Amino acid sequence: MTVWDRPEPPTPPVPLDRERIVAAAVALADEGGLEAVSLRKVAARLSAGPMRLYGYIATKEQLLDLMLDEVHAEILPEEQPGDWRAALGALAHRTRQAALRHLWLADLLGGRPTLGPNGLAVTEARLAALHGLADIDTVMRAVETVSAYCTGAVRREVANLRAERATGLSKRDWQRAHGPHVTRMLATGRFPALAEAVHDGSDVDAEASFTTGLDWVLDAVAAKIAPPPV
Amino acid sequence: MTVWDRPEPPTPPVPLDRERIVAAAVALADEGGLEAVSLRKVAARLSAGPMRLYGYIATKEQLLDLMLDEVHAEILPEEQPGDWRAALGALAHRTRQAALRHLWLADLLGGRPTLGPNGLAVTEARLAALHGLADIDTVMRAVETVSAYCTGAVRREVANLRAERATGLSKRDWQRAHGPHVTRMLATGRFPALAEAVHDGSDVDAEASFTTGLDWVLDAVAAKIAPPPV
DNA sequence: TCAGCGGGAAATACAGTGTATCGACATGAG
DNA sequence: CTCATGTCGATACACTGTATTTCCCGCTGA
Repeated sequence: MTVWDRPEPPTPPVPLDRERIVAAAVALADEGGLEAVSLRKVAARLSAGPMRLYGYIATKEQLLDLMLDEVHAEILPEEQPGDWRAALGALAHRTRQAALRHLWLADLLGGRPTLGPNGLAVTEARLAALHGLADIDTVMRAVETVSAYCTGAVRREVANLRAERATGLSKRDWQRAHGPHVTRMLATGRFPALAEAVHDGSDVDAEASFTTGLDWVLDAVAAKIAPPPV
Repeated sequence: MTVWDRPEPPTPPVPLDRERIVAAAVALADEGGLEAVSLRKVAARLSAGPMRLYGYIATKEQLLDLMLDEVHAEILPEEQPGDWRAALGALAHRTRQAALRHLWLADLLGGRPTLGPNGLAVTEARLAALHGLADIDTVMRAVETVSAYCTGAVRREVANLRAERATGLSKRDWQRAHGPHVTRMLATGRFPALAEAVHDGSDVDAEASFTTGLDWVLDAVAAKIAPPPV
């Protein structure tokens, strides 16, 4: 048998590690959303068989955990401002920006405890921002409140953004797209306040809305950690 | 052929409507979480074939929309208190309670626009609570902020609750279950504030925590709709 | 140098999913 | 009685997460 007849030896399997797996999964999710992440596709992107992944993760849930922790690395600012308010605000804004880069983050935010190294680091940063400004319990309550707002606001924004994109139209046209239904509902007169809001409310952009609400919540925190001198 | 040989005529299909379908889906989700909801199982519970459902819904997503709207009916109080603060607080608390009755609600909250009749009614109630107390845009911002907090807080609470249940243990034992990991992480010294919080923080029950944060957010709203006389 | 073997990767298998398509049957019209 | 219609169930398909089996490559011992 000549060399030409001899088949190429099978390519040895590419080495794998958690990092590469998570990167592939994140890329997939960035392109097609969380539902585009399947173990088969992740493995395929790494030129591996599906079952190979089970050497690194025990279940798909764990892969999601790793993905969530991965993007938490993007949330941590390189250096933390000394001002607690700026620090908490920056963390919230960076969370929002991370979610706009990785829309699927909105699906995971708040959905599972963030116990990975980056998740813990973000929590640490939040707590550290307020450290010493009030007793521990107040600080914890404050961090939880700001985080909860952040989670909820980001989720709503992404949900609306997806709804707009699903109709493939601009924001103005959106209410016309869902108009047949919403308009009819509003016309029933059962939702007067809502009708007024839709009719008379000015549409502020999402970032401004997020910032406004965030400021309010931070105001509330400020009032608690430094009660006004009576 | 005798009567005895003749088979019973096939039972005519039970009549179906959206209401029954949604009820079956909700029951399934209550028992086994959202992942237990499959079109086949929903249909089976109604003694129908899976494809039968497609006469009433176009896609599984729509079924989830209907389920979400269904539980929003439980959130609406029978009568709304006149006090805006009590009204918004009641809506938030009822949302939380609904989520504790239907844990899967936490998975859907904030994840999609709530355009069904009950969802709109809840939004209407929120807006109505503040109607006239400030300009429309401020009212909208306030409602969005409170809702965002509510969504985030409920999601976090349910996520923690599930994590506890997954280990099958009480809250105290939980940190011992995840201890091997978390404890090791805290021991690295990279998370001093977090370590202090875990060590010195008193564990308040979830409802109190929710209420505290909610009160802070409502305080913030109060400050905006009735600015302190200068 | 060869036999056996151990381990890791791949292939196969399985139960289940959402949904498209097809076939049959019951019912109403002519 | 016959035929059309439209609704429902069965079937089909591509895909999922994961368990199990198979296979092959490189190593070790003789």
